[in-house]
Amino acid sequence: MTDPEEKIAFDQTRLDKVRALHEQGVNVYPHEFDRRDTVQEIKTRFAGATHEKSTESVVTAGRLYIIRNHGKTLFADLGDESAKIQLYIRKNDIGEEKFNFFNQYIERGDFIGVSGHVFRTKLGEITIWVDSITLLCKAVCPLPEKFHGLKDIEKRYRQRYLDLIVNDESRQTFRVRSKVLALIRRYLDERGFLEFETPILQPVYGGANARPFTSYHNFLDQKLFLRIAPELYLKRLVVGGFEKVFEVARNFRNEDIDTNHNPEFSMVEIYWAYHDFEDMMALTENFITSLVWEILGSLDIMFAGTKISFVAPWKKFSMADAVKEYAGIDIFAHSVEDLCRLAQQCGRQAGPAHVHLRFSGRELTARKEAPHKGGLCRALRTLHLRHGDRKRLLRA
RNA sequence: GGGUCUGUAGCUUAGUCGGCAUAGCGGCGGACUCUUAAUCCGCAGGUCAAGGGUUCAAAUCCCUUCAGGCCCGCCA
Repeated sequence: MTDPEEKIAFDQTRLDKVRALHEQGVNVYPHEFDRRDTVQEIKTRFAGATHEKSTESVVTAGRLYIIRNHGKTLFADLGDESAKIQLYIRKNDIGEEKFNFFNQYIERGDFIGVSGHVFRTKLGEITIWVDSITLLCKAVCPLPEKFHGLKDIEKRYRQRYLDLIVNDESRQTFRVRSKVLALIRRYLDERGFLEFETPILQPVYGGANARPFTSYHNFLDQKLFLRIAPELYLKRLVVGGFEKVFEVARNFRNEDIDTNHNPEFSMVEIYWAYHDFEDMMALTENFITSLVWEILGSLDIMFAGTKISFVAPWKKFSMADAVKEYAGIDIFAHSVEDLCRLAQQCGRQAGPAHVHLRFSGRELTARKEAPHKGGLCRALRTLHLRHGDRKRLLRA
């Protein structure tokens, strides 16, 4: 989310430098640069570099992450989307004028293009021995602090671009997310599912229980809601005769925000005619397993310090059985009042409404309907995990 | 919604049983031609979140407000 009050603090000394460069006729924001190599390509191609400068030259570009100035020579780390590489710049090589220009006007955060030859320093670092520099984009905001980096959680969420600049894990998470979306679409497409874009502005919202965001259409003189789920419209497509439909849907819910809940979030909903929950469970198992395998090349992943195995077949059980296994409570052996009391003994808030809502599972289970994951988690939260290990749910 | 913790220089922070506002990074000036958070010397930089109160004296104690983190509840 973007905070409308967010003010970006331009650094005055940087703005002064931009102005000074303008006055000197230097183009601070040129339109293009003929980059011949990405940083990763250079690092791969010159993995065997020695202390001797390469005969082949390279031309690359990126953002300056740090500069180590040694007087008549300096080192800098240049990074593009693919990787980071060290630059070695000497007054003797690029000339006094260019060298002074760099010292005076180019700083951390700026984008530059460089050409040069590759070698390995005494300390073993693959480095570009630079022979020319072009300023490509002057940064007017300072980069986050070089040693501590950007750790402030609020800032990381509010200013994701900063997080992405300096935290490679975040960049990796974003890459994975993009890949997941592509793979979801490919997986379902290969199985004959069609994706549709259903209305986001809805006159009547439904498909979930949540408070909506409200908007208004001037021409229709009508209140409209941002959808809280795509369900009802996807079902209409099934009514219309499409037998396998899905949507990667952005939904909007006007509710509490925390690290796991955003007012706008994406979900995948799938509808499949002539198939029951057993088929959907099988599809889901295969679907998730395939995604994990394609992205990680493994079915065992570490999440929040816990190893999670996606190896099929997954354990499948009813909500009632889950409560029995993890909380040690047989919900069929107790009255609603007993269940409330048991929940409270475990330090959980629970009234009859909770139990009725959450444990309509009594009837659900009796009819052997699917254990809904959300329902399962809610049930276990309400009745508490006696073993105190909610993470094990992730394996279940 | 309930509980709890936090807010000090551009950033990261010390100081929190009241007594001159700390340091590192960054910035600016200077030295340095193989460094890795380079190093060394110097300088500038503060409405201690905001407002009120107690006190000779408040970053520090009290009250109110604002912003945020974490835990619980709820939703995905």
